[in-house]
Amino acid sequence: MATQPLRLVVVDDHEMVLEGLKAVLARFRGRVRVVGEAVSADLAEPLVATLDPDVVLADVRLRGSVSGLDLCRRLVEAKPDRRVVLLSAYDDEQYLYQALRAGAAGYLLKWIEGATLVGQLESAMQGETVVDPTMAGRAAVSAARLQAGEFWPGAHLSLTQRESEVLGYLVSGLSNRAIAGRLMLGEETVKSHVRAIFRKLDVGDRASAVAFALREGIFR
Amino acid sequence: MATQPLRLVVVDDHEMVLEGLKAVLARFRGRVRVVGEAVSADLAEPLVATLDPDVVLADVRLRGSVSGLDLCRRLVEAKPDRRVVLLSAYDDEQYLYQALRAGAAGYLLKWIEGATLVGQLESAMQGETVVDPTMAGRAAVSAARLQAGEFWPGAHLSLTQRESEVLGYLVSGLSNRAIAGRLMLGEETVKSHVRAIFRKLDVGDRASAVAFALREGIFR
DNA sequence: TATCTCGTCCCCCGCGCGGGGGGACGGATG
DNA sequence: CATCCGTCCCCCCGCGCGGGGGACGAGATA
Repeated sequence: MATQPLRLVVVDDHEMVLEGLKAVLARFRGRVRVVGEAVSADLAEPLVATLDPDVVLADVRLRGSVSGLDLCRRLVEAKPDRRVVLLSAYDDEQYLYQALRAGAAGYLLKWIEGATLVGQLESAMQGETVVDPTMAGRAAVSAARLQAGEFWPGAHLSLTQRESEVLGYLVSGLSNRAIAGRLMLGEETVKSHVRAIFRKLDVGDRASAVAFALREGIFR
Repeated sequence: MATQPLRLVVVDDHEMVLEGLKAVLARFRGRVRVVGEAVSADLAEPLVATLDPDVVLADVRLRGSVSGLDLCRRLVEAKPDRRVVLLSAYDDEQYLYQALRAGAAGYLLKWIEGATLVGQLESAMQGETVVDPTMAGRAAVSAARLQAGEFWPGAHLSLTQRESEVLGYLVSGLSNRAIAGRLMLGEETVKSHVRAIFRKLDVGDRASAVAFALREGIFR
């Protein structure tokens, strides 16, 4: 049963990856057609609005102020049934969940094979939520633990704006007092924020918080 | 003056990037020819040995035990005039210097444009050491500071085996006492190592050390 | 031989950090 | 209305961390 090829818009700030995607997808011409491409979130938004593709495939890390995650949020907000599949270099569970909470229709890894990618995109178009095969197993285990009522740190990732800001300074290696100086706050206030961050990230010290932030790709 | 096209071997574990490179380079068919490709360092080594290309273009981060940096070291060790250009996603100075110390003929960033890439590869073949244009400025500043005799942390990156091990545990967020337990050492010994790490990395606390390690890609 | 680095371990000291408590205010949400 | 949450500030306290010093043996290098 030959249907129309899936209309796809790809978003990536790396020419390399963009070309790579197109080269890989060209091998599946009958099933996928790249109808548009963008190198930044700002360019992607109007493009998606006018082209209205079946699926948007975007890198989670776009240079510039707007990340792929933000782009996903905006696109879904503009059109709730918009299918956005995020492409990432990190096989990290927390990142995956951030993507899904942002309304993504899927989270795939960059070293996915062409045939698998096409299949996942088709599934995403049909309303399925796709997760990279190499991560599906771990995600299932986590879900099982969740249903069993176990504590799950990732669920508490809702850092407030202020807390994210403070976390940024933690990553920079600043002391509480130094952060207070930069933010024009009392040192005790900063300590409150830091404690809140530790609780939400389920860590016990700054070093672990920094490790978490950098691994999740929240900063840098 | 039309010369023979540059014979290139590309090494990257991401199908995406590999295809992207080939697609981009295909636009410069007369100047560059991809004569071989490999998806891992292990496969790349014999390939380079048999094909003996003008230039090897390899990702610094290859999955598996052997990184692109290691691959570079081995290739240069096997043939000292081997031209290996490393491709990285990180515009970090320290990483650049690691690459050059590993004997790389160049360090380019993945978001480089096709035309620039080809030019740089040609320069690398002719014996030049090429650095991504966006990093060249910063590198020059550092070099100037070096000549002025200023202290420079990057030069002291030679962590001993034990220190690297301890740094790994710092990234994991362990306390000095906990590290001592895992390594079967006294706490004071661990503190000595930690102090040495701080000196060499030019940081003042664990959080900054973790940030440094993760940003350099030393761990994870 | 002497010298050096590395790894191990010890002393002292000050202070920043992390954890516990509490409370005030404004805005959103019910 | 009452309730929650984010923001901000304060108290106390213990201990781990960071910085200084030095000692000793093993092994490599000159």
